[in-house]
Amino acid sequence: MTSLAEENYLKAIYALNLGDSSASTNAIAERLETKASSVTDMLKRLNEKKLVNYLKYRPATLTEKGQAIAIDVIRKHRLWEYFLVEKLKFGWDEVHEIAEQLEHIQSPALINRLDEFLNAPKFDPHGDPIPNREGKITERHNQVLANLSVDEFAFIVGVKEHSNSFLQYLDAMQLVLGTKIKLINRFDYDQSAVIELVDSKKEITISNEVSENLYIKTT
Amino acid sequence: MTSLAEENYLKAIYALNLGDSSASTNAIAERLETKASSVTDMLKRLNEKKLVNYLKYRPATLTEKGQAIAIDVIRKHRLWEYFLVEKLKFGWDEVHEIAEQLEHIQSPALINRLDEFLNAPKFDPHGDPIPNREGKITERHNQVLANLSVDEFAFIVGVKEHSNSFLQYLDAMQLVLGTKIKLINRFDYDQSAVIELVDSKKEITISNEVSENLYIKTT
DNA sequence: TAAATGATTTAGGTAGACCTAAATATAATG
DNA sequence: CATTATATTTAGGTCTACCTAAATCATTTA
Ligand SMILES: [Mn+2]
Ligand SMILES: [Mn+2]
Ligand SMILES: [Mn+2]
Ligand SMILES: [Mn+2]
Repeated sequence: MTSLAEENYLKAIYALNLGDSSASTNAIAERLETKASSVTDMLKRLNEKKLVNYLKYRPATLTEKGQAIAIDVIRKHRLWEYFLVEKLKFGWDEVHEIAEQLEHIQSPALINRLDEFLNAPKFDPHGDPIPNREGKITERHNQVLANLSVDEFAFIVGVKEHSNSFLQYLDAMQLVLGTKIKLINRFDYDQSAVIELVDSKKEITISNEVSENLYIKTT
Repeated sequence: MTSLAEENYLKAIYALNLGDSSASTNAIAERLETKASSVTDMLKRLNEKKLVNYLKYRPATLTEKGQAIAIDVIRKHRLWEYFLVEKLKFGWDEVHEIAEQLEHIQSPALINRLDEFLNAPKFDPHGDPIPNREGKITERHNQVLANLSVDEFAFIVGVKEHSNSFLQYLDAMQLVLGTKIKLINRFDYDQSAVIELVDSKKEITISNEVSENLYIKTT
């Protein structure tokens, strides 16, 4: 019913709107690494299929149907990522590309059984919430480590950046999901921060960029 | 590198040649439920890519490269089927369509890890051999139940027919893989046979068509 | 071996999903 | 408000993978 390409467009529009950006032709093109003219093409077709609301020169939005499909694809993506990490022992930096393919497999039965097999996980390996069977997502608007005050404790619960290099950096620093940390100090100069890994009692220094890209939950 | 459509053509040619039929344009078209003219089109392109050997008006054969891809796709298909049945608890009559999609996911790492996760199974849920990492298949040329003699014992090890209706019939009759049977009698009239399910000591009567489509291994 | 039949290819299209270059609309700026 | 600059669309292609109808080849069959 909906092609792989169409699903990727719906996902892109969904993601842009979530991030409070408007799904302009150019923004979509950049996300999908394609050209603006191709996007215009596709928006017309998706509008025809009543999956997006599109008027010339205006940013696109998803219809109910379009959004339901986008969320379903995201559900599949995140469930597969969870499977790859938990069952097949992939690293969290290795699963996104594979999930980009698996998310387009069409079989509701497959996804429901996979969900059961995995015990209906709530979060994917990057801390992103997995939509449930009915398409409900509880989008956490977590704080970011940059907002934590000195001497406060927190758990690392997710990443804002998803690049492999960031994930690999976090692995190297032992800043994995679930880690309990305490903010020891933050330097005025460049906002770099000294944090303690509570369990291992190790202290490490991280840049502001890192602090901005780690989601935390205060204790 | 190779598209979903290309992979399906390679698989079709491989299967035809295995079954000692020649991969003629029409035979391929029938298997793939497409038109002969479309097949000609594709054969030209696959020939260009050196995946098949093709000369006008002649049946196609696979090159080494083409065969390697075909076998890899079959490996993926059968591993996924095994996963679906063993881990996700699908019935053997429910997995083929889903595996038709999953077999095209491109990621050698994924398949190797899946294989490990499943403990490198040798046979899929229908008794078909799973090619190993190096692309080696030990094609069993099993006997079929129709060749069993009266009073002989055997195990059911595979199905020749893969249709859902046949698989569902076998489920209903409790003729699942691994079942030990004894041939009690075969009627001259229509070759229908009376067999005993050794473990449950039940006797059932099956048609010649069924006998021709069940692979067995004599004890 | 000529005609008929069936298999295969060619010719000419379509739809999806891209692309570049050119035209046009919108937004920003002096 | 007129002029740039930027965003977006249109025009015109390409490539893949299909299709129908017509032409051609190959194999039977008379
Ligand atoms: Mn991902
Ligand atoms: Mn993720
Ligand atoms: Mn199958
Ligand atoms: Mn099978």
